[in-house]
Amino acid sequence: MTSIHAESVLPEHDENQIITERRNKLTALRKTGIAFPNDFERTHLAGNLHEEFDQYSHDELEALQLQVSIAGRMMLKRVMGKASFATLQDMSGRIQLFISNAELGVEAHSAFKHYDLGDILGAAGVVFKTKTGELSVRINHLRLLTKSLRPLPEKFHGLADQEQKYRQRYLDLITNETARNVFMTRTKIIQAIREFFINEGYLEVETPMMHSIPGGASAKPFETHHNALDMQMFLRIAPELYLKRLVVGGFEKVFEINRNFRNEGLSTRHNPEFTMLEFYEAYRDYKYLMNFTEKLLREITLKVLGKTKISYQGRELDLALPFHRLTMVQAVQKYHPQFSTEQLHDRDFVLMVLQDLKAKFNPNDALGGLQLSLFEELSETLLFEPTFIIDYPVEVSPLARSSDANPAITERFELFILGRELANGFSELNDAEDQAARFDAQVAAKEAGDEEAMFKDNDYIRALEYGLPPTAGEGIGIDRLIMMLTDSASIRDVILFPQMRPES
RNA sequence: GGGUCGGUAGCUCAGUCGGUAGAGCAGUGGACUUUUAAUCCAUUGGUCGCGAGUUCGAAUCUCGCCCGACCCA
Repeated sequence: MTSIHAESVLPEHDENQIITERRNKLTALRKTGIAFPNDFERTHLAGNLHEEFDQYSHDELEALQLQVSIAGRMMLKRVMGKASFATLQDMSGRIQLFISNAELGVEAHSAFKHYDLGDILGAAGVVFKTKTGELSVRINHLRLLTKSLRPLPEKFHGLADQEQKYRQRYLDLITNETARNVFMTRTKIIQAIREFFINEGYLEVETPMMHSIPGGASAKPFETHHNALDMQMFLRIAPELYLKRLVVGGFEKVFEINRNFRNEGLSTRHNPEFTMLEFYEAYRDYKYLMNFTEKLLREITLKVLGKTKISYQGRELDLALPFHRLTMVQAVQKYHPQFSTEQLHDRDFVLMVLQDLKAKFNPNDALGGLQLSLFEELSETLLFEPTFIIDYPVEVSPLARSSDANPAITERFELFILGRELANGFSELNDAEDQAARFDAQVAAKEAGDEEAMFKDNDYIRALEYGLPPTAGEGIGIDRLIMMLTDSASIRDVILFPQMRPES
């Protein structure tokens, strides 16, 4: 399986009568002139026209006699002999065209009757209102700009087949307004995040996507190869170590919004490439980050949705309310009050409970690791309201600063919303010697069989040796945030082209 | 990896007990000058996901495979 997958088995073999018919129309077009003209100039978008003129009366519009030109894909067509209606769709919405022998002429109107749904048209005419009050354009010039050879999905139901929606997203976007809205909201969310950080005085940066040593997270990387250098490379699993190098370099507040790649399975919450926001700020700690994260999520939600109350899969949530903060042990007790604090700090007891639950865990873990397994088993998916979980054990947090009060735990939190991890932040470990020792422990774990354990990155250690100021850093999963704000059940509904098996 | 459900015309979907393929939309021809998923008349269009098997006969039953959705690990 080293050959590149042959993507295009399609055309020619699935020709049908409709496509043949349309090809014949295109052939005729080629004979009469330029079949794909590109000199049409539009003056208005459909949305502009509605915004400006929906409130005008029929008579006011007749007095204006406003000539406009519009372009878009023909989505609906109603021919009634000497006059026709059509609906054009552009990026901003839809506008109705009125086409008649009287205004456009018999010849052009006859040609229009042979245009197909899906064709791209350029049209010009006068804005008016029909007797039922719909804003329309009475067309006096009409051109076919691009012939569409393939029939669109059914005009009323749209595209229903999930697989086809993902594989042929353009069809989903043409026919489903909800899909268009989700992706327009996605763009707005990312823009709002960018503005937020810029307003906070952060510098947006880009760090490598191709790493010679994958780092910054516990995950299996994708491997690739650089020919000229003849070296193995990895698609990044996180930008973390590069962003902290920048803090060493004096960029004290940096953020990056970009793709990470993790060589894992696919699910409604996992895509192998996903978008991550990471940000670092010097002279801050993880407590500051928790407050900052609340502010960030609140402002973004308000800006994009115009409110802080959201509804997700039938459940309500108000991001204006303070987020909960629980230690891992408290989070277990929240849903299982039968366990005492003493019991949950007894390694043998926790081990026994995990065994009884048949949970996934590593029996060699110290207390902290076992508590984490118990939390994941019993509470994680129940944390619907925003909840910061703190007191992560040091052995699963190799890049986080240890707590001064208890060296077994770190100054780290994860934020859970809708029963899912949304963010992960901590006071950064800036003790180069401690970091080197933590890397060595990771390498030992890798040698013992942990495929997700980290590599030792000596250049990163060297950077820390020059001095990383006390810094706090965090990563937020952007796709999951977008799922939350667009009420999407699957990550595939918020990624334009989600990873799919090749079509056979 | 396991379980459940699904794949039938370009699209949305029916298809009973195994009896030889249906509707709407789209297309084509016709009627129609303010329609709104326009309407009316006529009409074209099928590798029933793929491959075996059972059977006189398979969209339908059995087995295997492919693709997808959801749940679980």
